[in-house]
Amino acid sequence: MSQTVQRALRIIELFAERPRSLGEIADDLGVHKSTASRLVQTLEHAGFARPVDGRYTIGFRMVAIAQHAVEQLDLHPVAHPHLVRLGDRYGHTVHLAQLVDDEIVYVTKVDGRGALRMRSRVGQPVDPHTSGVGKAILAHLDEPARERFLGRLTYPRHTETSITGPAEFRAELARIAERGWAEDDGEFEDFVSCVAVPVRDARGRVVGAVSITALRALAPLERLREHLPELTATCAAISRDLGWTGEDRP
Amino acid sequence: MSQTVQRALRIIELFAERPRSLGEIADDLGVHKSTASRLVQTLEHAGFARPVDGRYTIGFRMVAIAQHAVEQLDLHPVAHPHLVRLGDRYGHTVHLAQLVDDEIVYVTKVDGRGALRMRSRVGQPVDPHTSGVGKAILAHLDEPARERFLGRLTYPRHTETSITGPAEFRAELARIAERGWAEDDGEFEDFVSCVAVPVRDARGRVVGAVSITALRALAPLERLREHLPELTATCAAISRDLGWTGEDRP
DNA sequence: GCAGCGGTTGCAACATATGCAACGGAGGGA
DNA sequence: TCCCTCCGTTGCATATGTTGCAACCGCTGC
Repeated sequence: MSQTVQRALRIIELFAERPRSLGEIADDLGVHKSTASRLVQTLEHAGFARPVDGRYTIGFRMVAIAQHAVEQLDLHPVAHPHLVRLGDRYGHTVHLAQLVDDEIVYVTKVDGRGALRMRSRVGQPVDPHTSGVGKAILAHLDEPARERFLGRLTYPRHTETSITGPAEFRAELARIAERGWAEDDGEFEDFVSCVAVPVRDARGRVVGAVSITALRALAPLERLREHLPELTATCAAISRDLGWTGEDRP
Repeated sequence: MSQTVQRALRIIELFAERPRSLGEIADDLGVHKSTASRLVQTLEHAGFARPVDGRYTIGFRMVAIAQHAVEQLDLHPVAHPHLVRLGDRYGHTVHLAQLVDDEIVYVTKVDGRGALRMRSRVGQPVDPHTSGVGKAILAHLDEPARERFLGRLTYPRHTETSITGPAEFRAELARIAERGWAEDDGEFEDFVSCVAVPVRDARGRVVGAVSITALRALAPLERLREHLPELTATCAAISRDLGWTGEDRP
């Protein structure tokens, strides 16, 4: 592994938080200012960094590439128009999460009409035990894959209603698997709740999930549940576009 | 400038196009397979690369960071809710472009309801002479900054209606400056047109522009023009949120 | 005027990235 | 079954490329 590249990537990580001066960067890396300077120059040259009022921050080349990468994900192009329509219909925030290897990642986010925005972010890994999409996916996953996930979970508590242990979580997953949809009742953020439904690929395997999220004050869980038929229809339409005929053939 | 880092960033550029095998990467860089391997390992370790069916591609850490970077841009958080409402209203695609240094960059994109998506991409630099947002910004920019842009333009022709020379472009900008809004009549892509209006900051300086884009077949320019009052109101609202009182104080 | 911050550059020293060759594993054909 | 190719990884000697140093420029504020 390349030390130089590690340092350069570390600089990008620093930029993610906020713009940085060379001095800060050098301090953080534990290298000389000149070394930091040369690394930043390289990043800047490639469009991965740019100067902004006396500091440096992330360049747009990196943003454009990342955007491109998201659009390459198999679920994204198929699901996107469906999600826009869904978000449009109720004005709530719509998320699409995709199962990628041993991770669940937000792939699309259609913001709701309200002034507030959810803290989620495309590219961000999902915490399975406190998110609707995470639960919807895990509940409908095949046994071994689910166990791999469960083995890695640590159940950090975010709010009053957070699930905090494996037994409780397994019970919840069983419930979800039975009824076909998941919900999040303020388990990650006190003031938001959501409902989520899984998406299947041509082989009937769960590959992702779509959720409708809203402020509890604006639309409590009972209200969100009313959108379940629509949400389920949307997921069915996506699955159909992916080639699913309705039968599992694993 | 660091050769090693340059190579690593080059690898990321390769990933942007499509997933790559180690062999391809090594060939492209002109280095030994083992060297490429170690670079990719470093990228993977930091979440900037990930394996996908026998190849490598961009990792999600990079996507999440890029997303974060966009949200740091000053215009984004202020403008976003307005844009969602605007997109919601007509179901057309809405773009926000921001002036950053000597570049105009797409900062937000709210996709329309149709199945087709525009080729634009957040983080992508705008071609000023063939885009509504580019023209709207340039037309309302102060003299020296505008001249800096004009000096760099090469006027590549994209379609029949593309503007192809400085004289023609200056005339168009003058027209736009007078009436306060710009349009793109299939000048970048044959089948899409748009209208655009500039956004001003607290000092009355142009800092960006918002456009409504649609397929010509779906909504020809005459129809889009009908949305100008709404678009202008949206831009005024954003400018107000940025602290603009209505008077220029340069 | 000077001190403190921002960043850059030339140079010598050596840490580190490099290419090589050998290896293990996964397919595909004969 | 064997052989072949393509995938990627690893240990090692080499020398290339990176590093820290110190000097430097330019700006701001005292």
